[in-house]
Amino acid sequence: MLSEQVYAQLQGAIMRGDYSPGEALKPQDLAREQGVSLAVTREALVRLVGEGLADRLPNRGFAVPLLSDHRWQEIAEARRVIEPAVLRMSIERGDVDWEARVRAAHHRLARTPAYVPEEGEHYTGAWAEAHRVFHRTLLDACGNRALLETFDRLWTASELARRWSAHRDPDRDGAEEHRRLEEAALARDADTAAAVLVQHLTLTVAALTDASGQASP
Amino acid sequence: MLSEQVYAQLQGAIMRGDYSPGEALKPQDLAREQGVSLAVTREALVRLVGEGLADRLPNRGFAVPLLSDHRWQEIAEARRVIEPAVLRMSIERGDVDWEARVRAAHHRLARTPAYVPEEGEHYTGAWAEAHRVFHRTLLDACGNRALLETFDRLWTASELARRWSAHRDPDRDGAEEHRRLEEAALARDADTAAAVLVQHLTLTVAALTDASGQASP
DNA sequence: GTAGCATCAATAATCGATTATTGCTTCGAT
DNA sequence: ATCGAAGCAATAATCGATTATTGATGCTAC
Repeated sequence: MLSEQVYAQLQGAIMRGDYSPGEALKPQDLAREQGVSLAVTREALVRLVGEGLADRLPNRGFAVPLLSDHRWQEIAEARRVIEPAVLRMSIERGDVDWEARVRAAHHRLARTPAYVPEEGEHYTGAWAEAHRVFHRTLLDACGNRALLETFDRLWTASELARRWSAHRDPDRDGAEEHRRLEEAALARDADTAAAVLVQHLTLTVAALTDASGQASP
Repeated sequence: MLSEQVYAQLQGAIMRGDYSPGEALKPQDLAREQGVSLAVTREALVRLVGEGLADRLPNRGFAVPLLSDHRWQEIAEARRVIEPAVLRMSIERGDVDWEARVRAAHHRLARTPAYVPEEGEHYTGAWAEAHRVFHRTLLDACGNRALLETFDRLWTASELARRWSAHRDPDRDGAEEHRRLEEAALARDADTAAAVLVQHLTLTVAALTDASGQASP
């Protein structure tokens, strides 16, 4: 399906920061660039709006969302509310296969360089993906599709907001927090794991919104 | 915008149960019925898929979702995980205006008949809406759009699943639980409110999935 | 009688063109 | 010079028609 390809391409471009926040996404231009018809780009854009990756201004077309600092903090708070609870369920229910996948995901994350000189000031695409997979894997033994879909949605919004947050903090990748998270999860220590996760989320949002922008290990 | 109207119409029809689960949603038929072009119905259907109110079968078109009993229980579990936490925040942060809106929403819910003979075996549209507004109002003082959007999404999925659940239980409308919920919320008793909410959600899913189908006050 | 292939009708996906709306620009009046 | 209204260019929204896929039907070969 053509619209699927266009959707994937656009999603990647927006998440990668190829467009600035607020920038118009003109169906005609996109159609010409990708060599497809208006209907196809239109469908992709409508889907993007549904996922929160584009805004729709009635009769004024589509645009990359403008994320306020406030919105970013709301998303972070939502994650602090939901993810620890899901993590507890996951730790409760996970089997050996899950443990193995957590180890694998953490290993990949720890060994993937977060920043490389030539890719600008942001972390690499490979690290972003490894980061997502690690957090997703931690939760996915909860076995509840509705909760995991909620996680996916919040993660996407979170990454988009983070991409454009005022204060980028290249020194912070939370490696130590990830290590403690893996450790607590595999030890089935739900209290510690939940606490570390809350701290991780709190520090991340703090590093990206505070004027001080404190670095962390 | 035309697609908006078509979307609203379709959403209503699906939630109302005008189509059976699994039934195909043919763009051509819908376009003819509503007197619009294919592009318009197509856009509405794509949006519906995004909201989980329609399934998309690649190259086989759109259809009303088939909800398994398992899926329904997952959604209910997700609500039990998320909503009590949001309710606590709402109780913590709500002001007098919120208290007034909770009272108003509960009053409307309590005074709206849940069932009328002529509207078939299901509760009325007016009651369903009053029910949604009451639960939504309880939570909305949390002030977090991301969390409220999550609630909206889960509520929609929940109502759709409930509509087609195997065991409908016309005697159960949870009036007493709603009363206790209102009482605890206004008394700012977060622990009690959260406990009542969990019980309310648990009883609802139990009444609709158990073969026994026990009625409750 | 059955298995497998070819044909066909239904419809999903896509396209190019048309209509309607918006914000900007320009022109005129005060 | 500035404010306001009319015209204009850009583009969003919509449409009708075309192409591609699918699942079903019926035919043929064994």
